[in-house]
Amino acid sequence: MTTEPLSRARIVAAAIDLIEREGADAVSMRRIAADLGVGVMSLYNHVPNKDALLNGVAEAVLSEIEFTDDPDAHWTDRVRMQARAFRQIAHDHPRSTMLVVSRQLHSNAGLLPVERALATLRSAGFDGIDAVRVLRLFIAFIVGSLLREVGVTPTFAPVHTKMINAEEVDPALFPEVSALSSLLGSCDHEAEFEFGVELLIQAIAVHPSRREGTR
Amino acid sequence: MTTEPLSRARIVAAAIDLIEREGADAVSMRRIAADLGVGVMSLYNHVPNKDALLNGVAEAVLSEIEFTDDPDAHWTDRVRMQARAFRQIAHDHPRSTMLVVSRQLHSNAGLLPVERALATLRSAGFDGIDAVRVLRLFIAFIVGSLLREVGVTPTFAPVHTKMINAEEVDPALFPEVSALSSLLGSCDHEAEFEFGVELLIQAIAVHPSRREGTR
DNA sequence: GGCTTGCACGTACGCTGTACGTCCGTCAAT
DNA sequence: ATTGACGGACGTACAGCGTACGTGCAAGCC
Repeated sequence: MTTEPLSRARIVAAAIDLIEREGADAVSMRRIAADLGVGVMSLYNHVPNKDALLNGVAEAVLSEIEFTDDPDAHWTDRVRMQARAFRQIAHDHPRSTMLVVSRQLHSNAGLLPVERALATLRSAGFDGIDAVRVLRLFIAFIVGSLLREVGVTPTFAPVHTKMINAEEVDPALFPEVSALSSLLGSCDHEAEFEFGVELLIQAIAVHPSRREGTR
Repeated sequence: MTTEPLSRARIVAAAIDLIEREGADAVSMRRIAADLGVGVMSLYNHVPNKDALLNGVAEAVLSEIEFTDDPDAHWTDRVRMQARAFRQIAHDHPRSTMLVVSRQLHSNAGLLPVERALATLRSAGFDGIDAVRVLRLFIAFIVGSLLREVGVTPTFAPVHTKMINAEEVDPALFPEVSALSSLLGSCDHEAEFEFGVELLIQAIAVHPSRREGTR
């Protein structure tokens, strides 16, 4: 049995595995080394430090986004698809996604999605300033959504425990919360996300800064 | 000099101070104890563990939100005000805000903003389901915005270092990013936030699920 | 007085990230 | 064939972490 030599890619892969299995808190250099059957300090031959390793994880996850962008499709469909593609990584790597959204990358790994999005928005009739504006709006919404979606349930199980316990809410103090506690307690993330995306698309479609008549 | 007795409130306050001064990474039980001039383990008489302490920090920050909600105002103004009030905590406690948004609370401390928001949306003509939907949309946007706003620059300095280095971007690979690099490199968070809020308000104002004619 | 209770504290254990030195296999130059 | 350089794997060591546990002291109650 020839043991494959250690490499940055293998280390990052082991880190992602560990994060998905036991959560980001379980990540330690010692633990990753143990999982790889390797000495702790050997990792430092391929990764400068833990922070860089986590950046590597974020890059790897981000670069897995699959864009099947069809330049001939209507721009609303392209936006929809890109938003969904972004959200898809939350399903493939739920716990690693927290790393991606809570850590901004200084590398170019996250640039491809930005490029695609800007091109789409430009083709939709926005000038540079507004394309960036709208992109940031979408990113804020998507990141916020993923944070709720992944943060609420580390296990990412389809059925969620309630975050609001109906019995503990005083109806006199919080009448609305109390009345809607069953709705607040459960959340169909998929539907919630689609609702937001459609509303945003609708909103920017009629936005005055967009030039009409473009694909 | 009579030293004021230790208390959960003093510990939480010291933690917030420390977070704002040196960042969340600097927080340790030992460090907080040292700042309070107290033994490490004395903290555990008032706080069960570090996680609960951080929850306390999040609660304290969240409960500082000032709502000057005028029930007679137009619902669009009320929504605007509440969104801004939420964002205001990011200016008062920038680094602690990261804790608030990246940690969901199981306590009732965060319930008052939810109650206010739901009441406003109900008065705007949304039924329960849609009020929750719209609230979640707003929360996602606000949380995502704050994450960018605070996460990008831990120091929260008014002027930001560029996240995208124009020279490092290959114009052939990323034409849009390259062309818009100056716009992408700087961000007027205030304007960006207002743009998003106005667009969202506009979008939900014309949403078909809203009953018209309400205040 | 005696007794309970609560709080401040010191010690100790098993973790963490990582700086540093060592050892060994490979390969180029002599 | 010998030597030397070099890169990678590794062990040790250190400072710092959260916190379980035991101890001692002061106040309140009988």
